[in-house]
Amino acid sequence: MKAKLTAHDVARLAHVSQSAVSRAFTPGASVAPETRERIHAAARKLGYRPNAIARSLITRRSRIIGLVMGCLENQFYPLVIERLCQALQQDGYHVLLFISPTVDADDVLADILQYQVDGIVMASTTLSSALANDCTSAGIPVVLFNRVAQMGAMGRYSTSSVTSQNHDGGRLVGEMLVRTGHRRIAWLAGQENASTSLDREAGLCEALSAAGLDLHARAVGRYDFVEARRAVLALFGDPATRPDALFAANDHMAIAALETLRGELGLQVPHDVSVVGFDNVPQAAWPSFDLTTVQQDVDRMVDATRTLLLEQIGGQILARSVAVPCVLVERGTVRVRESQRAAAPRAGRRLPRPENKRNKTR
Amino acid sequence: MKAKLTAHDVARLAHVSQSAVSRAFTPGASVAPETRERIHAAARKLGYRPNAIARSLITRRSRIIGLVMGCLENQFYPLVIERLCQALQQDGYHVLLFISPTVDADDVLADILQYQVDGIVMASTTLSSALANDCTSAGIPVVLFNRVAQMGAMGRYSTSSVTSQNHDGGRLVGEMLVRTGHRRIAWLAGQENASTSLDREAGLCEALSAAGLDLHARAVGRYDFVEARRAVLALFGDPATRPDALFAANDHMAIAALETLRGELGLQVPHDVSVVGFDNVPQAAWPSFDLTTVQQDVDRMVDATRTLLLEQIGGQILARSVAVPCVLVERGTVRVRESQRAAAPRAGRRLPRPENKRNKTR
DNA sequence: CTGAAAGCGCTTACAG
DNA sequence: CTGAAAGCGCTTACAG
Repeated sequence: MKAKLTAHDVARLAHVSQSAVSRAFTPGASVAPETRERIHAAARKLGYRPNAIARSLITRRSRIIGLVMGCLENQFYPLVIERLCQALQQDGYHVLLFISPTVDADDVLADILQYQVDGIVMASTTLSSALANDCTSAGIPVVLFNRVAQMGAMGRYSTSSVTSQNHDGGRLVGEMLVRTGHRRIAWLAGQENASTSLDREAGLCEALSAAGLDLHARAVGRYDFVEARRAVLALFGDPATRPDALFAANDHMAIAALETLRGELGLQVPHDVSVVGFDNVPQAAWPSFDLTTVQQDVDRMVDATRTLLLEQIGGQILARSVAVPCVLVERGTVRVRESQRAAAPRAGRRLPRPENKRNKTR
Repeated sequence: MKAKLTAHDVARLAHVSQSAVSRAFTPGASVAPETRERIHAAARKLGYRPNAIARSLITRRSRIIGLVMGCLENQFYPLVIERLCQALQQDGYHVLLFISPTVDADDVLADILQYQVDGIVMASTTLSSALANDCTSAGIPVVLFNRVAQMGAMGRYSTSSVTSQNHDGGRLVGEMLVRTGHRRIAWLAGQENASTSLDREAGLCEALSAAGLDLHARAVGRYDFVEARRAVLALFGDPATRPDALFAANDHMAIAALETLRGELGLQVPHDVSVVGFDNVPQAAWPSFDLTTVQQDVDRMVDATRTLLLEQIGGQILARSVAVPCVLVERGTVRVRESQRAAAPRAGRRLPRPENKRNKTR
């Protein structure tokens, strides 16, 4: 349990000043190559490593990014953590991880701020406009990951965000479901106030409108497995009004839906009902699910986050929102409904004909 | 972008010295209650929060724990991160997360050490005995989570660890498989040198021996989904030697096995073959898998880790290994093989009779 | 290229 | 209970 080594110890051994030791460990500092080498040799011999805490104090850069996360049950987030950590590690940053039990992460944030983080990324959580302003005025960039700032009391306040083009993603799914002959399309929402859920739903509805359709049904699963199950049971309780397609706001809920439809309601997917998710988590590709979904490009999202963070660290904080394109991944949970096309139209239902295409009913 | 607030700013406003401000934010420090209140009021007014970095420098306690993780694809680890983070947050610690691309985390560790972490937990990764010694001599407790120290050149070196009672878990499964009439039991190993895999296998073999059985077959999946699939294809390639039960070293591989057996080999689980995993990840309970498995008690493991860490921070580093009990969770992937019991014994295979019970053949 | 010195924002004996 | 002062381990102008 030897006393902590400092630059002075190394200086003594290498017969230089403590300043020289510091320079030897500062890239780009002015030191003679041979001096640097001698110092490194001495450091190696002693097992010395510069104290990042002391360095942070004086440089006012901790090279730490605070990452605030909600629950990790949804497989999408472990993926995000992994990629984001690795990307930031490569830039010489490190990640201080906070798990926020609630969606509102204000209390947790106060904690982070004490650690003089250089930036904050919030995934699946939001912060109050008050705290967001505190960060901005403290010069700490905040980027919301997979979520867009909520409306505050003073309108949509300015926090950077990185998302997919959720509206497009929703529309893509809507168009595909219409094209494959679905007519009773249900939406399984995430959190009611989450921009991801809202935007995807809006995209879906736009596609339906374009085809002269309305949303057939709607339920809320709050991005939770158990809630999603409950919502599905409600949605499919009455055989008479049963949807022919279910679009869930994320894969986590889509998988819950698959389990419920097959395991509890005895329905066949996609024979009786098509199911689509959003995210493309690893499980979506498993044979048991083989889930048609929209892929969020995690790598590009992480990259955008990195860029946003780095360009604002030490610079001016300008809120920017980046929306990354997403693509439809067609797998086995959607079936072309030929029968629907051939079937006689029921009363009150109009088949989509070319002349109806732009006949928005809502 | 106002200049950083310091204790001096608060001191000025509250008409006290900077030392007093420091004391007002130090629990247990000697300050008059009304002084403390005045200082807090001033701090609140200015939006001041003590700088944790500066505090760390002088107290030599960062209240940061380094958490080193391998890949997060296995659902068990997100669970661990979540629980561990929350537990440590409650103790006033924070988690600096490192994702180690390789199983050997030496390079990553050097980084952590610069941040003066108060302790390190390594999950699904190990460190060299050299680095372990560095940590010990630097007074930084290290605990291996879900892994036990490997043999080093100098024998089993001393690093604390928290695991389940893996040997017992393996034995429990072995006994259950024997009891339910399985005779051709295959083992799907994780990483060959991982103590988890080794211990679980040893427990399994002990139970088999006690019943006069040998391991029927064995393959290595390296705790990886794709590798596990490959291993299962090899194990079940020849119908003549097909196992009647497969015990995978973790759920992640057990699920890969289920997918492969059903999706690619057209086998019915548990009709044709029983499958058992280890961990009890959330997916194991999903109807699609309904996997019989051994539950690792994450809460108790996290708690033991916390305790180990806290008792050694600032104290003497005494390597301790904690093994938490685990329980068998019986679900739907194991079937009682009545037919086997009634069947005529094949040449070379001896039925387990009472008189053979202790007849260990290996 | 190198060293002496100031200082980052705190905590903590030490006096009073 | 309170303040002045030293110091945690570094970085970085400033001279030389």
